[in-house]
Amino acid sequence: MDGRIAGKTVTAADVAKAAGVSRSMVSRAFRETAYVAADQREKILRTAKDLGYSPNVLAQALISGKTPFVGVVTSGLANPIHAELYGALVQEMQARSLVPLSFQMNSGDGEVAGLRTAIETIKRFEVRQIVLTSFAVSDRVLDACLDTGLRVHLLNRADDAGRTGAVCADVAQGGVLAARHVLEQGRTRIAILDGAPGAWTARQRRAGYEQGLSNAGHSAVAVLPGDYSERCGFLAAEDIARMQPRPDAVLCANDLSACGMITGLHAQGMRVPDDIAVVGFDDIPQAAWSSFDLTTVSLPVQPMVSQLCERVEDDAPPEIDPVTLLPCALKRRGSG
Amino acid sequence: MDGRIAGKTVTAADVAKAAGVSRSMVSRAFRETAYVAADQREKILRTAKDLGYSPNVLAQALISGKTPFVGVVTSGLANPIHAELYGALVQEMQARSLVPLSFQMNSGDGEVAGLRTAIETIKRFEVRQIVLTSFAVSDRVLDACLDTGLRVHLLNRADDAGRTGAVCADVAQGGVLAARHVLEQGRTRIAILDGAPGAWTARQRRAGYEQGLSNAGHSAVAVLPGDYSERCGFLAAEDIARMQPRPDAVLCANDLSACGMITGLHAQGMRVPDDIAVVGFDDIPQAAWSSFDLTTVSLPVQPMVSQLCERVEDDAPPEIDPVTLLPCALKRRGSG
DNA sequence: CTGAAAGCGCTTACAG
DNA sequence: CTGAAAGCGCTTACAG
Repeated sequence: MDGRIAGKTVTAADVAKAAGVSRSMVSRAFRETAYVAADQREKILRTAKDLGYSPNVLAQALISGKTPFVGVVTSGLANPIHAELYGALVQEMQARSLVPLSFQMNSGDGEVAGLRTAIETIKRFEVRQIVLTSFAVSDRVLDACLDTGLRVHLLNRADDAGRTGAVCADVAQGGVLAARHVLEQGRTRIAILDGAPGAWTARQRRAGYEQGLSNAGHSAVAVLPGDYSERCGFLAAEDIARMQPRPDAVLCANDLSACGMITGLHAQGMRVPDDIAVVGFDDIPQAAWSSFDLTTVSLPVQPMVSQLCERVEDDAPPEIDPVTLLPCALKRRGSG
Repeated sequence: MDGRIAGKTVTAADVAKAAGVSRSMVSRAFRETAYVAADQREKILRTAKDLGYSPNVLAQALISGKTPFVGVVTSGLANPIHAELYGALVQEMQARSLVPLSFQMNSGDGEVAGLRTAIETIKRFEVRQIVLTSFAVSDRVLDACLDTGLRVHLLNRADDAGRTGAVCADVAQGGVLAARHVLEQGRTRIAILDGAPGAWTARQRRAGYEQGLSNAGHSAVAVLPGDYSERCGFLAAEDIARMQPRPDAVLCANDLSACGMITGLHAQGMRVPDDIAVVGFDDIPQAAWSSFDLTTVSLPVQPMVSQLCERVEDDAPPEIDPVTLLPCALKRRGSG
């Protein structure tokens, strides 16, 4: 029952002997499609179970040339949305018998060195596909992954140069939703707090906000620079408070900065949502905290990860993977 | 340079041919300890590099019986401290050429089923060690891991029955620090907000708080039930506000519940820290947010993960792994 | 110090 | 439908 016979791992040969068949038969019994007499298969599978046998994946991969491994490189798990996406991805892979080889690429000093060893490792494991998630994985990392010649998938971001496939939340569409929402509340002086410079998601979100505004003949009274951090939101609130006339709504690039914005606005003596509406993006757990009660745009996390795994599992992938955009939804809470 | 020759992977045989030596020599050149003439090794390594060769880990593992794989099972990455610990662990392993096989065990419906497939997978990869992290991984999961007969390490929690080794933050000591801190501020009516029922960390933290109080001849005016969530802290604040006389300090089981506590206290019209001090535990990123500015106890994350990896790498492990406790530190901020 | 040979555990044409 | 045989890419005694 425990996969061992006298201290050593039980192999297909052990099962074969016990079941009175050849090793080939054991191998076939485990492949659904292989021709094996039904009763034989049953007997083999049963004795395999009794002996606690399961095929050695390493040997399997070596001989068949197929690996279950998928490289997953992420960064900044400290950002709740990254953690959520990553966790959902790992869980989905697990359910599909895909095996994630995880790499944390926290940008900064060690990034390049870490990247080298990561790619080295990936190569040595015969990995054939890599998924990059989180906007914080730098373009340098993307370039390096593309250079490997492996199939690279992007999750929740796309490549501006269109060099590789991606499955993303349609954040531009989500931005339109948010903008329309504050407009419907009768807000008229709407500011935007931008996300991390250079990030695809940041550009798209901002574009969505602006589109939503212009659809109704409006435009932003200001676009404040930001970087997706709580801190930048807190600081930007001072700018908001100084503006004349004051904005009556702020569309923030993400929830983290929206949380900071709310705190900062309170510090400036402004009331949310009475004086000003605040909308975030991502729907992280903190958005639901009573201190923020943040209206936000949620990402289709589950659809994204299953769509991505779908691609990874596809045996006949297209020459070049497309960029798929999945719809976001508005999550109304108390902040606006 | 790209690890492929005419579309296929380059093997040791290719390098051997190119360098004019036998395959054995190529293999030896990559093992530091093996006898190889210095100039030979250099030549081999150089041509390997030119050809983009690196040993196939799968084959290596198969023949040598050593796997670089370490099972890592975690749960609830939505809890920032879990995400941090997990990220640090993965990063540390990466640096040490250990390969984490990650499993997300979100408790609930699928836990048992997920557990089965996880263990099945682990077995099939010839994994020999498992590290369990996060208090939220249930005892049922621990039992199942122990049943495999593999070496199981606990990170940031211990087993009450002492069945397996662990490396943890000394949260009891951290609790003492926190209690002493509020006492030094002259606080006298100190309440405790408890953590998740049954969790080792929760028990230890509470014990530390109580110890710290009793060291100075004090004791808690109340121990409120909690579950480590932001919500429970928010709710507990109502109880605090109703108490007569009101407590002037609350020692919370973790930062999440401390954040909720602060929000709840404000909602009750109490001022922090003027009316009441609030102390958390974990030092998650949110603790530093200006809305909370939470005084807390930080975990020795880096020492913990490197100590753990040390154990994993140890070729001559003790019969039974010890429980190592690493010291926590008080992080003073504005909440008390 | 170096090469030929055996073997890790498995899959997959190849003949029956 | 089934077995014998070759081979995936590597390491490691075993003889030189």
